[in-house]
Amino acid sequence: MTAVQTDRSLSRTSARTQARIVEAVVEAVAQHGISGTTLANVAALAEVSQGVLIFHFKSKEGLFAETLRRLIDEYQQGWQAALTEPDALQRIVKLVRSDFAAAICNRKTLALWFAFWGEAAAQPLYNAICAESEIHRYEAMIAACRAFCETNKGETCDPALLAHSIDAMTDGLWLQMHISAKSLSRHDARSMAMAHLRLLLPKWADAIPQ
Amino acid sequence: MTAVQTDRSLSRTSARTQARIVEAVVEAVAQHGISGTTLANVAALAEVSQGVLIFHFKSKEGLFAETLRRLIDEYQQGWQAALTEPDALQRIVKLVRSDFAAAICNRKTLALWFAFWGEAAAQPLYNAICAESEIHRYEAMIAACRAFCETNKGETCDPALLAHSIDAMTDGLWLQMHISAKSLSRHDARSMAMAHLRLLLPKWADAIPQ
DNA sequence: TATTTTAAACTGAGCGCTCAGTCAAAAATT
DNA sequence: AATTTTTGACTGAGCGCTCAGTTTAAAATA
Repeated sequence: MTAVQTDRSLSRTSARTQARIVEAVVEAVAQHGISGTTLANVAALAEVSQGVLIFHFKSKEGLFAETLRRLIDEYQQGWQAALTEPDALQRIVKLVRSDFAAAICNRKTLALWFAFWGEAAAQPLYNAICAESEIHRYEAMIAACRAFCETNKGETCDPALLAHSIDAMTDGLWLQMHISAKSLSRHDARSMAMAHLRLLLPKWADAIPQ
Repeated sequence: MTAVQTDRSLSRTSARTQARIVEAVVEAVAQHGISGTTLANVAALAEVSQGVLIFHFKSKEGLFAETLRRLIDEYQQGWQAALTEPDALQRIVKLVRSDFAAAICNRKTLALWFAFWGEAAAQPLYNAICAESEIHRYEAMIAACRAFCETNKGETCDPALLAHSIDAMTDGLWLQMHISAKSLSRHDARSMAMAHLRLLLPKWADAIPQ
């Protein structure tokens, strides 16, 4: 039996099959929603038998949890790349822009995020996984904001308020991209996020890209 | 057979039962999520038999659709009260504040919104119902913004951008209230929405309440 | 007003079906 | 040869929904 967790002894074929299955879950959720996603349609999309899903992930819940973990991992890899930026303001800019990267900010991925958020209120497991990732991301943002505020002592600058406002705007743009009839493109959304940053930090507006 | 639609000839007992059933759906979704909500647990919460659910709403999907329609109706009644305000800026303020009213902005109701949004990507019916309500609301907001921009011709003022930015911030605050570990209260969220408005309209900051 | 008639509202057992998960055997990999 | 991986038929639980029948309430009649 192969463990679901990051297991170093995972063979190459097994890893590939698991990746294919998780990809099938993403597709299934995009097509049918979480409540319409069954082992049968995931197996069909992955072109494997139902048995193999349970063999690799133990249960349907385990399969969903692993899918959520990989979704979060991919998201984290995106924003953590921004942390190498030495300048605090540019680090904030990069953190925000990472939320609108093509790999993160597309129809299928957003559908997955909102599917899990929709269930998270009732499913403590999903809630816990989401909450942990959210904390990490928020701490990175507030650290950047704190560093930024320190670089201009003259100004009144509340890092927590700044971070909250930035994150709220990003989340709101995600929601609009997800549900909006007037389909908001990720480029437009990113522009609005940047415009919001310029409003928050008018003195540094010139240093914030379009 | 009693029709589901707003039927003037709906008897008092029937109306009361239907309301009780819809209330049970809200509770069931909050407790188990959409995918965990069954006719059996809704019937148990409403203290009626399963048969009566189908009698009144035809199908499980019909029951969910009616619940969504009532959710939207209640939301609309909230924000449409703001339209009586003659002053454009104060109308914008009231529209925003209506999103943070206790009846709209509470754990159970937010959970319901996000449950439907999570499924909407895959369920054309929910998507259509949500989209229609969203259009109405957006048009009210952009009309208010347009009226506001006209009252101060000297300034550069883009009503569409203004409306989008305001709605995005509200949506983002809703999302944070729903998923956030650091539970954001609706009063704090409302304060942030007002702060965002003051940023957008610095010249009129004094006219925007805390 | 008291009684009968009719329709609406509701019940709960149960049907057909799909679901998540099992298992013995086969195939592929090491 | 031993182990891992995959198959696919299978199971029992639980699902949405039906329906024959009962109760309640409203309308019609006397």
